[in-house]
Amino acid sequence: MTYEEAKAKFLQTWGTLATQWGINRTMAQIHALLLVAPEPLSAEDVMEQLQISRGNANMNLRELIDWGLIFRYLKPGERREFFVAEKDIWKVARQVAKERRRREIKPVLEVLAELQLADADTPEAIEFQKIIDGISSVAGFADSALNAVVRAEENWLMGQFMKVFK
Amino acid sequence: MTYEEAKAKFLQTWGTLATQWGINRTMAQIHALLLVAPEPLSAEDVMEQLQISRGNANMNLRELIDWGLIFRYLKPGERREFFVAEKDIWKVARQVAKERRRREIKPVLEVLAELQLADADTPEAIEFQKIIDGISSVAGFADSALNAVVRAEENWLMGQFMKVFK
DNA sequence: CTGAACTTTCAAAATAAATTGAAAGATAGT
DNA sequence: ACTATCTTTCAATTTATTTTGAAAGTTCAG
Repeated sequence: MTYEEAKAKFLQTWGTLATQWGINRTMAQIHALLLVAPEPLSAEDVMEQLQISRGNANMNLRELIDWGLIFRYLKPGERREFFVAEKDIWKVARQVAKERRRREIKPVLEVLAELQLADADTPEAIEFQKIIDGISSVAGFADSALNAVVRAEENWLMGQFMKVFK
Repeated sequence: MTYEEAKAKFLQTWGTLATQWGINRTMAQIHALLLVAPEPLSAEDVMEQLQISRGNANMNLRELIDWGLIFRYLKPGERREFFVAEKDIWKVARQVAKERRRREIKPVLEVLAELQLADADTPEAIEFQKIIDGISSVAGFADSALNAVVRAEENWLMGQFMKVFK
């Protein structure tokens, strides 16, 4: 496989996978493109290489910045802005863990806490409470685990996991 | 909050959350419904309670069975089939980990292995290889972690995590 | 201040995903 | 074998998401 073929396959595969995870295909492809780009790319570059419109490129670049996965980069003497991706994949993983925790786990925990206030006075209500309690403990666990990933140094994390999960 | 209100909110919230995770809203709602149902439900019950069509109910019930999250249940003397959800939420979590590993991580690892065969003879190709290597190590880590969850007993898992990730 | 270069917005269009419901397919009792 | 009951399929429809592109907005050099 040549480099060109491999790159094309990577962009394609990453985009497809993303959709399974509830992530927009184009956003994933832009991220992949910037990940493997040796130089910062302009919006124009991204539009051209992925054959997408200006609006689409702009929207998804902004979204990636929101996620903390790419950064604006100003070339001296250039008017337009360029973009670079965080290349340290462990940092990327930690950033994703951090954002998913903030955006997804936190709201779940809040709703679960509300639901635990319901009166448990009938058999159905008691059954319901048991399920909510169970979900709460799993969600709390997920929150701790993600938080650990967020806080971890790469080597520490790998080391701990290898110890426990060999 | 009454039990009815809490249940309605749970079904609604679960369905909404699911879409963020690339899971179909109705599938999540059916799962939630069966989770909190004290008795096995028929397809008819599900259609009625969630106000969905027969085809939709059938399709998503089958999908949930594929995921190993619910089971067919035959009432003695009854012609039609009923459905029950696995109520042990830690088992559910392990089952989800198992399926996501099989369906999502495995294929990623395969593609990455292919991409690592590409020649790294130009500066771009070398950059590309570094990124692919990084992704491979993170993916391998994710695979190990999920596998650990799959194999773990609830108490063991909690214990280990509390030790490491307090 | 003006205009060129670039970025952002957003309503409309295109695409993708989920849902319906009627028809076809099973299955079991008689 | 017939029929009533229940399940599955799938083409058509509906709904949700993504993408486009032209217009508006911004910024900066001159």
